[in-house]
Amino acid sequence: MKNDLSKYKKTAKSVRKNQIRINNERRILAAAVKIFAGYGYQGATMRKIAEEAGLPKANLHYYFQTKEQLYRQVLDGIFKDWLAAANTFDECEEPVEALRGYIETKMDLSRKRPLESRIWAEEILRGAPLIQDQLEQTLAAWLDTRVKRITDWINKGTIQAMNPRILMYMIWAVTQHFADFESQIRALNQQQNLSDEQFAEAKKQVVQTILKGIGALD
Amino acid sequence: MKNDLSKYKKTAKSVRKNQIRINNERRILAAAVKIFAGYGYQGATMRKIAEEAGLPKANLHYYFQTKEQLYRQVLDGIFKDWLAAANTFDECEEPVEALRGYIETKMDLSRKRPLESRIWAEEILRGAPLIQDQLEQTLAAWLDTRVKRITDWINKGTIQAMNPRILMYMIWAVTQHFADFESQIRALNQQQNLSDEQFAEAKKQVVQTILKGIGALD
DNA sequence: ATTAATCTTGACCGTTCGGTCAGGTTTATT
DNA sequence: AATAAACCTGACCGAACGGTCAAGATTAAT
Repeated sequence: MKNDLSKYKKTAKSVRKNQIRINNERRILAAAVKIFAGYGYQGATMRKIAEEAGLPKANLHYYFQTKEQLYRQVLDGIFKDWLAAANTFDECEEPVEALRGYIETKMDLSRKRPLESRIWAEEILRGAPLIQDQLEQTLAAWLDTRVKRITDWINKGTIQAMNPRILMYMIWAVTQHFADFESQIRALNQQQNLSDEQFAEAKKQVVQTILKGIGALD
Repeated sequence: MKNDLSKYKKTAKSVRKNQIRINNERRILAAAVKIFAGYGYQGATMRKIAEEAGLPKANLHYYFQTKEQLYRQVLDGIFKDWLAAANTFDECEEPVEALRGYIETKMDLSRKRPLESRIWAEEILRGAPLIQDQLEQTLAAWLDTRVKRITDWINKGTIQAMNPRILMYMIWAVTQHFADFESQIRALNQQQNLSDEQFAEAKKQVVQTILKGIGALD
């Protein structure tokens, strides 16, 4: 019952009290993202995460009972970003606008939060043992919605006939590659991470290639 | 000195003797591929690999001194396949032919040997701690050669202007995605792996989108 | 037939892992 | 001021890890 949060709802003061908990949980989660991304789930240790967070190991177990529970919370946060990236896609009427916005958003996410992308990738790589349900339900439903929109465009003749799912897989693959395979790209770029200019060029070329590839441009 | 192979060169009979060694090393390497792909480097244990190979754990250490050494040999095998996949690329004169051949070969590799692709992906994900040198030297040189060929096509006007490196990154990303993210694709495909027909469709669409996307078709 | 090299393996070792817990400290409530 | 709730942490635990080793079994060389 140590971590039962219901007790905090009793008084107004308890809201402020919560700050200790909220603050520490944030520190631990931030450290966990770094360590899980750098070492993988198995390679990450509670000791390393504790060091990164600047807290004793036992303190981590006070806020997160187990390593797996901590990892699950990290994954949950990533999953929300994943889904939220589709906002532009949903808000735009035309395929060029919608797809360009989505691809660019996903590219920006890979640039700004590569660690989260790598954690996601590793989880999928291992067979998605902890998030299979979310994939089969939430993500599958999410994808269905977007597939229907693309199908509409195809039926209207705005873009050429194709399998919308495969298009989405291609977009995910390419955009996340710049985060997940960053170390490979760096090794092939004179041991330098892509500069802002190089990344902007990549973003542009990715958008151009995919949009043109599905007959939405030219 | 246990694993010094030089002694086998003395006689003709020793060649046959080698069969025990060759056979066992193959069994262990095959088991290692399965376990490393399924659990990652850290998650894989010598005990699991031994079970998969049907040998006592101590026997593994007789043929491969350490877990890391076994892992390195697995990676070496994958790296060779990686490079060999470019044969069609090199043998074809025209960009459509060359790129289609390369993309299809990489897609087939993802289909037939997804485990190897996942091991590679995890190694890159972790920052390529063991193969950084190979990436910076062998793979960088390999890429330079292909970049030059693509640049020639661009200069001749056969395909539109672009950054050839980013094109290669896109090809790698998309083709390997079908192996690395297999569990995600399965979850989005009614919990079924892509059928041969579905995969053939994906292969076709990937080729079509990329070739058209760079202005090599239509 | 004898010897030497190679192969095999159960038992064992030190280390590190995730996780626990008792008891102290700080913060909030009355 | 007193009490209770929440927070903190060094020390500890059993399990599992990679790796070792001595001693026996098998195979090859003479």
